[in-house]
Amino acid sequence: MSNFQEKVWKVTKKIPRGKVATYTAIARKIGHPRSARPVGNALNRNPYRDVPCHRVIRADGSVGGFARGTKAKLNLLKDEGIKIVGHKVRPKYIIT
DNA sequence: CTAATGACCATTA
DNA sequence: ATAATGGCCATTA
Repeated sequence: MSNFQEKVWKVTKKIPRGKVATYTAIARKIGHPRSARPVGNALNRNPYRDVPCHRVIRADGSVGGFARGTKAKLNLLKDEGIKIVGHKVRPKYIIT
């Protein structure tokens, strides 16, 4: 796997249950501040079970995509007690 | 090497 | 509110 991908997965693994981060924030953390899109691409191809890729959302708070479907992503977030209002995750759950 | 593809983003219509 | 558009950039073909 590429170094970029490994960095994305490593950082994503640290997002605690009940919290979320944005694609842009991940990009910033790994030193590629304009690579939000490639971050999404990397998460789409994530092979590890212990990286919670469902906890990564868009910059505007909307849920964003998921390899197994948006519906599944919503259910996983709901199971962690994350509240969504008007298709947007509440800012209180988002870590910068 | 070039061209196309996106789990994105900001702006505009 | 949605839709289109242009930009972005790692990865893949």
